[in-house]
Amino acid sequence: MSRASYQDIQAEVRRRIQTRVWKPGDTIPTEVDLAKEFNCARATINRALRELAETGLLERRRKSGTRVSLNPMRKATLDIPITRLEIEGRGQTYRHKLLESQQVSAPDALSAEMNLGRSQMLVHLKTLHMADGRPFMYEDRWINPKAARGILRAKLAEVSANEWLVQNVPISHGDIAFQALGADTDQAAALGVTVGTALFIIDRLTWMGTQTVTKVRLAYGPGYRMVTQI
Amino acid sequence: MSRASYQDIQAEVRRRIQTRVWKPGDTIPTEVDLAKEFNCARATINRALRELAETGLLERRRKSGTRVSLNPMRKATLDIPITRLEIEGRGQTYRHKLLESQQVSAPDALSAEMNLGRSQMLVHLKTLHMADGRPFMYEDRWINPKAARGILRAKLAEVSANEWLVQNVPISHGDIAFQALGADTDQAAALGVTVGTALFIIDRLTWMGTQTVTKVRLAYGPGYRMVTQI
DNA sequence: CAGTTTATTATGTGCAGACATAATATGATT
DNA sequence: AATCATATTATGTCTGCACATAATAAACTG
Repeated sequence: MSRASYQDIQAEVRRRIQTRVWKPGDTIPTEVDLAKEFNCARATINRALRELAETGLLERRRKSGTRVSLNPMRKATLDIPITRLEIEGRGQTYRHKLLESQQVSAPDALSAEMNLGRSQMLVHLKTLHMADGRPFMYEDRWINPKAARGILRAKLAEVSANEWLVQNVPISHGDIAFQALGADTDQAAALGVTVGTALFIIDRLTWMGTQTVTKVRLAYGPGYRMVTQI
Repeated sequence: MSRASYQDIQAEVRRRIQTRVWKPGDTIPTEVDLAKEFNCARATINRALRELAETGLLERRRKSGTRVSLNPMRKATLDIPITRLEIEGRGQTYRHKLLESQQVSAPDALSAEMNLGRSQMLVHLKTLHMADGRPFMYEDRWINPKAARGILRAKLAEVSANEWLVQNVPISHGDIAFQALGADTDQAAALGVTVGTALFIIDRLTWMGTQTVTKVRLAYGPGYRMVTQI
C-alpha cells in the first residue's frame, strides 16, 4: 500500500466503522500496527485517531487502546450565529434598531446570575434585528460598565452593542444556553407575534475572569432553526 | 524561558488575546518566531495554534500568517444528549414508554425529506421518556426498514429504538436542527401541557450513504435547556 | 500600466526517534 | 487471599528535520 495521509486514514477508519468491520465497542489495532498497515509514521496515525476521538467516534485510553464508541453521535459543533452575517448570507438586508437604552441598577435575580454586588449599575439595551425590514430577532442585553469600560460613551445606535463589545472588551469565556419559551409582552410586540408564541431563545453570559461582562437573551422569531451536521 | 507544552502555549496565547496584547484583527508572530520565544519545536507551536484556530479564536492562512479572529466566539461544541444518561446523571430514574408502534407508508412530505421512493413503508414510533415518572421528552420517530434491517423483529418495548439502532445499523452522518415550536395535540397530551406551549425541538435525520435510516423529532417539556460553554 | 510569470513565505503535513504518563498486568509479600 | 511493588503496554507529547502547498509579493513582459 502506498503512503497515506492522516485524512486518508480517517476516511478509512470511518469506512471500517460504517461497514461494521469494526463494530461499536470493538478495540481497534494499536497505532504501531496501523502505522505498519498504512505504511506511515505512528504520529500520522495518532493525529488521525486523536481527531476522530475528539468528535466522539472513538474512545482512547492509555494502555487499553482505542475502541469504537458505543454512541457514535455525541458531539456536534455548531456555529454561533452572527446575526448580521447570518441575514446577509441569505441575501437579505440587515438592519437593527435600538428600541430602548437606559442605565438601571441590577434586579436581584440578575445580580446573582451575573455575580455582581448589590444594586450594581448596568446598561440595559433592547434591540430589534431585522431582515429585509421584517423583525428577525429581539435582543435584550445587560452590560456591566465596570467590565466594559467606555460603554457609556459608545454610540450604540450606530454600532451594534455586540460589535462594540467584541472590539473593545476582553473576554475569557462564556456560558450559552438554548431553550424554547413563550413570547413575553416585549418580545411579542417587537417581533409582531402574539404573547405566548413559541420562540427559540439563546442566552449568553460572557465573562472576563471572575467578572461578568454582558448577559444577553436573543429571542428569534417563529420559523427560526439552528442547524448543524455530524 | 523553559520548555513549554502545547497547552502552555495555548494558555499563553489565550492570555495575550484576553489582555489585548494581541487585539482582534492583529497578526501574531510566525510559528518560527514563537518557537524561538517559547523554546520549543515549530510542530508544538503548530499544534497549539491549529487547535485554537479550530475553536474560532484564531484564523490562519498560508503565507499571510495567523490573525486574532474578529469575532472570538464562533464555534461551540455541544454534547448531543443521550436521554437515559442525561436523566440518570441528575440522579433521577429513567423510564420510557412506547405509546404507539405501527407500519405505515410514508406521507409525501416525509418521502421528500427522507429521500424515499413513493409510498415507502416505514416504522412509526411514538415514545415518551420519563424522569422519576414525570414526562420529560416526547419522541416521534420514523425508521426506514430498508436501511435498518431487522427493525421489524426488534422488541422495541424493551430496548429503546435509539439504542437498538446504534447497536445494529451503520450510519455515516446526520443532520440536526434545533428550534422552538408550539406543542401539537400529540405532544401536549404526552407531556401533559396545553396545546401551543413552547417546546424545545431537536430534529435529527440520520444517513447511511445516500439512504436515510431514521428521522426523529424530540420534543422536550417546558423548562428544558441545552447548555454549553465556550 | 495591465497582465503574466516567478520567487518568496507562512502554514500544512509528514517522518523517525525519544521520553512521559496512565492504565493494566504481573509478581512478590504479608 | 488480599495488598503492595514492579513491569509492561498503548497512548500522549515533543523534537528536529524535510518537503508540500497556498497565498502573496516581486519581477518581468508586452
